[in-house]
Amino acid sequence: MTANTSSSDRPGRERSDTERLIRARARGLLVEHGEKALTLRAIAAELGLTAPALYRYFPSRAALVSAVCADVCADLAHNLRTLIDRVPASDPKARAAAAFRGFRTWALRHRAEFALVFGTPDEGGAGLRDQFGLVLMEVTGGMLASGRLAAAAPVAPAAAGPVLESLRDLLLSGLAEAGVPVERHLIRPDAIYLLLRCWILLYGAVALEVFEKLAFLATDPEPLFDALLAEIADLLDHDPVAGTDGLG
Amino acid sequence: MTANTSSSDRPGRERSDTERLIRARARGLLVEHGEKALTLRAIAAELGLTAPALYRYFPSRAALVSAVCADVCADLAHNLRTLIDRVPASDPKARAAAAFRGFRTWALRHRAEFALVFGTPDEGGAGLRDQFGLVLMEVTGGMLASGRLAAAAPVAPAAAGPVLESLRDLLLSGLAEAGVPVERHLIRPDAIYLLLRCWILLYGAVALEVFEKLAFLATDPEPLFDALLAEIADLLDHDPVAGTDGLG
DNA sequence: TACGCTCGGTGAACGGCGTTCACAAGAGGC
DNA sequence: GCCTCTTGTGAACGCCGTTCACCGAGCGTA
Repeated sequence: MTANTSSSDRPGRERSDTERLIRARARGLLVEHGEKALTLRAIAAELGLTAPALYRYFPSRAALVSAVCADVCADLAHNLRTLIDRVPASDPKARAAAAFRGFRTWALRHRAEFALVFGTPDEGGAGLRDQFGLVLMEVTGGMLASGRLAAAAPVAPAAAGPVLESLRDLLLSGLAEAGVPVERHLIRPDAIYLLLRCWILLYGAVALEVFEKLAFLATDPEPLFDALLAEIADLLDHDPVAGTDGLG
Repeated sequence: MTANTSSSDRPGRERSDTERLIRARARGLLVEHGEKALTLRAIAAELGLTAPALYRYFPSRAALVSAVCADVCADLAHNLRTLIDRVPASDPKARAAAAFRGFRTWALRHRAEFALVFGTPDEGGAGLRDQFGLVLMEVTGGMLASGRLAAAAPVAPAAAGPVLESLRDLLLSGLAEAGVPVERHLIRPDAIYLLLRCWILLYGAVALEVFEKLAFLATDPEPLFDALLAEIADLLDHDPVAGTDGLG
């Protein structure tokens, strides 16, 4: 076929490069001037192009935004992973705390990106490997695998069994993809539930803060966040429970 | 001074009526066709008007949307309050459970409204009495006052003191406004922390579900929510602690 | 009664948005 | 040298929020 990349042998070079460039410039615009500045004309101008040219790479603005979301998400996951790796694997509790605190810090420093990724239903049709799932899997999965996080769920969640099984399968396949195969039984549903619950609490606190829904408190919510973190750390402090009550 | 309402004696009649009508129709549009259908022209057409007429009532679209948010919020609070009042005041644990479950049900049935109110920073400048604060105060405050919720915080949050003090003052003044004066010492910081924490967890779970960020689980997240609720109920089940460790 | 003021509403217009479309270069393959 | 496919363009469409000049109706007052 034509210039480069495209069909058969060479798996896409210059084309995917400009596509990446588009996403990068779009993200820069998002960071610098907020979501409303994320217009096709502005993005195109950033690259010396005109708006219709972008349609050669993305079928719609929503798809482009969705791709940017994926980039942001990957970046966040990478960010958290390096934060975790900076803490010795022998201290999984400290690792979890680093991840959780890092999540808040990142969110407060990247409000526009956070709002775009975590504050709206995705319209671009990225589908399964979506945002929270990605971050959760990459970070939590790595944590579970490397640290073998000792965790006792405060409540044995018998009813939530299928959800946890599903999440375990996702984590296992994700870890396998990343070249870190883990024995199935090493990831206990209790631990999965505990971490998922921690992430939900964390997300709630951070989202409320970023969306300024805690402004009515009229005080710095950081101490509140610290208290939550301390509580989580306390939960993660327990020794692993031997029994596998109800979930295999 | 023209037709009706306006300045001195009669405190606004027909004018505020049409303003209310605008908000109501706007909300209907939001519910039926989503946020992107919330355009000035569409809202005006709904009332047999043209777009510029709306500027006689709201200085901008953002202000109108903000007003709609306030309406939604008030409606949610009222909704939850009736749910609570349906449960006997002698069982505050069941009341809390009803409120929490009702919040999720409402959010899933009013996704567009939820996303608008809880998924974006408010741009209309409503300011202090904003969304989460309103709902939290109206429902939690009423619960604390009527049920005298017995609660033991799992961690005594010494560091979060000022936040809780601030929230307590807000609750007290809110209750006083509502004609339910409560003795200050009846609302213990422990209980406030516990309830705030429950709301944060709840918000996290519901927001993630509404924003479809749990879709990667590929299973119904309701059991997970139930597990969280059971855990919360367990926390609320403890008897009140006598000590007032570190917080007034 | 007639003036004048203000309020609530209009139509036209502006710039900007996402999106579509016909069309023009340019790069290989034959 | 063509033929084709890719990548980009400019013009246009319809819709958006917003502004502006204008206009009739209703009222207080002279």
